Amino acid sequence: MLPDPYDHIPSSALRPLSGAVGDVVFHQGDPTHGLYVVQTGRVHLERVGPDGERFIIHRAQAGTSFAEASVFSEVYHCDAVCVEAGALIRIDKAAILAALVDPAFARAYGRQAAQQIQVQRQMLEIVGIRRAEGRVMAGLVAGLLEGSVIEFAARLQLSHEATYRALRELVKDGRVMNPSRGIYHLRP
Amino acid sequence: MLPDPYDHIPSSALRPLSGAVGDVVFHQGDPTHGLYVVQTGRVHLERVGPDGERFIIHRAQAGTSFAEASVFSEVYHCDAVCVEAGALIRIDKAAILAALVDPAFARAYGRQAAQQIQVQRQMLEIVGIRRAEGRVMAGLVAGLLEGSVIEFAARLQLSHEATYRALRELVKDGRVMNPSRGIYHLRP
DNA sequence: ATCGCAATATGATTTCAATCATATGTTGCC
DNA sequence: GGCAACATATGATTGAAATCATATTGCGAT
Repeated sequence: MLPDPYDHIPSSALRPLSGAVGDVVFHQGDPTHGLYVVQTGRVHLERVGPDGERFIIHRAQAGTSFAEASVFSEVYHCDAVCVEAGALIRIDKAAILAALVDPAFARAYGRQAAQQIQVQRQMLEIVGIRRAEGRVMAGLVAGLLEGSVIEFAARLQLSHEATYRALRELVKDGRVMNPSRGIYHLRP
Repeated sequence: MLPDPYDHIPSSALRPLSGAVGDVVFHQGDPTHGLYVVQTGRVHLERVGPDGERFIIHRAQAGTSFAEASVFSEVYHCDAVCVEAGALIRIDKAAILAALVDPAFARAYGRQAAQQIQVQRQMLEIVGIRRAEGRVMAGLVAGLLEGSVIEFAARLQLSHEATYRALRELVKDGRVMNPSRGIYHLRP
């Protein structure tokens, strides 16, 4: 039901919520209740700039959590806005802090966090590669091409056209196999 | 001495190491000993592609840790190569797992990890902004301009020239103040 | 004081990805 | 079977950032 470390939190600490488009889950400065898990829909975390512009800090998708750091702070430091209607579950921050006393939970939490940090570092390195060809190759090596090329392109922060072209170049250079339309994988 | 959650690990679990340029701290597939803290110098984490190309997964700088996820796995999944000579400290993975039993350590670890995840998510959003002007503005809002504009540009994955030009545009539009040469800050 | 070096700054040119356009293949559905 | 919707492709054009070039400023060392 809940993703990895949170599946052992007692259900008494969980509060299901539903969000319509535009609903504000919390405001910057609000006292923290805890973190949230997106079950369906999408939520944007935003900061407001000096001229009132909204800067997106994070896009939380179904199956992921957000505002984890709020467990360790007194107030939320950004706004959370529902951009696609869906269902959320709020997890009480006290329950997380209590669960961290359990070594099994602490270990699960640590493992999940360390792995997420590693994946994010790698993503930062990959999107930092300027040339589409190098970025696509790095993405392939990282195993980011699961599902459609369009999803792959979005992960790489590239247009799907540029991604298709880079894939073709890599195939032409013999660095990537294209056994059938839409199927690409590394030479083994 | 050691950064945030690791400063309470008993020194018996610490092993100081020195690395020269080109030294391999560990190889992909090696059994894990634990994570590392960079005290001085720089270390690259790399994966080897099918044609032997090296893909950088992460650049670890002085004052930061790397290979945290190795605490929870049996083998390293990438190479660690010293690219600037310096001193490292290896922290025994058993010591981390043992320390997680201590609720105070688990909480410190969780706080640090949650905050790092949040910062990295924000960085991914910022470098995903295509227009230099928007990226620079988002970087300013995020408080990334500490130190030189050159460092700021590197954080944003922009050339320093593009960063200077974007800053000038923002100043021209009145969105950024430039009280003196090299000093930029948001309008309050 | 002045020499050298790095940061700041900006102009000119080039490069490359985004965008726009268009076509074909694929899949699911009635 | 045929249609709609979408993924896969690729060509043409545009736009914006990288790169190259060149000053200028500021600072520390001598």
